[in-house]
Amino acid sequence: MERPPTAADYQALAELRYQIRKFLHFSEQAARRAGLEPRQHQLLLGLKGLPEGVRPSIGELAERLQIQHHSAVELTNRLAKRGYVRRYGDGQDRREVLLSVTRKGEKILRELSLDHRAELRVQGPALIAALRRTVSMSRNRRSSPSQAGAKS
Amino acid sequence: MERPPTAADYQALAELRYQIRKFLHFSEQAARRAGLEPRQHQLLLGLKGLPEGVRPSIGELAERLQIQHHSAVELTNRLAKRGYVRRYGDGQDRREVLLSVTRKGEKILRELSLDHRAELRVQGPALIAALRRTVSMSRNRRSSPSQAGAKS
DNA sequence: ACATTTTAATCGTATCACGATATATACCTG
DNA sequence: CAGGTATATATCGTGATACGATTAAAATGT
Repeated sequence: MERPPTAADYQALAELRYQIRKFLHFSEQAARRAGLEPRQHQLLLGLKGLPEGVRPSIGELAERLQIQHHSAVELTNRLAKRGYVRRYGDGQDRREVLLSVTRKGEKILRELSLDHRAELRVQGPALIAALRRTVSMSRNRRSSPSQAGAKS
Repeated sequence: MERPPTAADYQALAELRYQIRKFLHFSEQAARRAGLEPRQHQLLLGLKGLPEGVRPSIGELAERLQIQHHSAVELTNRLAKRGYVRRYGDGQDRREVLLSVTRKGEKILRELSLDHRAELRVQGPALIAALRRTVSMSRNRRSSPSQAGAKS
C-alpha cells in the first residue's frame, strides 16, 4: 500500500543511521589509532572471522565486504604491502588467490577486537533499540484497525 | 580481565559487519539508483529526521553524521548545487547557516525512505540477531562458573 | 577594545570504490 | 583437442568523500 513516511518514520530512520554511524565512527578511530585504515581493518576481520570451511579467496572477501572484487584486490595490495596478510595459492585452481593473516595482522586485530567487544557492550543496546523501532515502523501501521487493508 | 577473543568472537564480529555492510550496500545502491551519492542521501535524511527543536545547522548535521564540520560543508555544497537543500540564515547568529530540504529533496528522500522501510523489514531481524550475538559475546564468558570472577 | 571562542568555508591530500579493461586459468562443447 | 565461454584476479583512470591545516567572520568575555 505504501503510505508516505511520517515525521516519526524519518526520525526513526535517521536515528538508526546515527547509531550505526556512531559505532562505525568509533571503529574507524580505533582502527586508525592502531595504525590501520578502516577498510583494511574490515578486510582483516572478515578474513579472520570467515565461517568454517569457507575458502579465504579474494572474491569471497569481496562478497563479505560487499564490494567489487577489484576493490578487494586493492585493499589486499595495501594490506600485503604493510605486512598484515599474505597471498598464497593452494595448487588446485591456479586462478584462485587465498589469503592468510600474518602474526602482525593477528596482533593488531586482536587488540581491535577487544576494543570493539567493549564498545559493543556499551553501544549495542542503543543500536538494537533503534533498529527495532525501524522494523516495527515498517510493520503494522495501517490506518484502519478493521479487517480491510493488507492489500500487499 | 580481557581474555583474548575466541574464534567464535571473531566470527560474531565479522558477521555483524557483514550484516551492517549488506544493509549499507543496499542503501548505497538505492541512493545511486535514485541519483544521489550515498553520503548525500545520509545528510538529507539526517536533516529531515532531526529531532524536534534541534536547529538544522551544518555543525549539528556533522555531529549526526559523525564527520568533521568541513566534510559536512562539502556535502552541503554538492547537495545545494544539485538543488536538494537550501542554505538560509535565521538572523539571530549570523555565523550559523541553517539548512532546509527543497521540494526536489523531499521527493527523492520519500522514495528512498520507502525503499529502506521495506528493506529493513526483511533485513532488520538478521541485523538484530547478529548484534545480539556480539553483545552477549561481550558479557558473561568467564571460564569458571563458580562465584569467583567478575572483578570489574 | 582586544583576545578568545564558535561557526562555517577553503585548500591540498589520501583512501576507497567504481567502471572498463586485461590476463590467465578452468571448463565445456562438439 | 580446438575454440569459445566462464571464472578469478589484476590494472588503470576517475570521482566521491573524509581528513588536517588554515582562513574568515561573527559572537562572547574581560
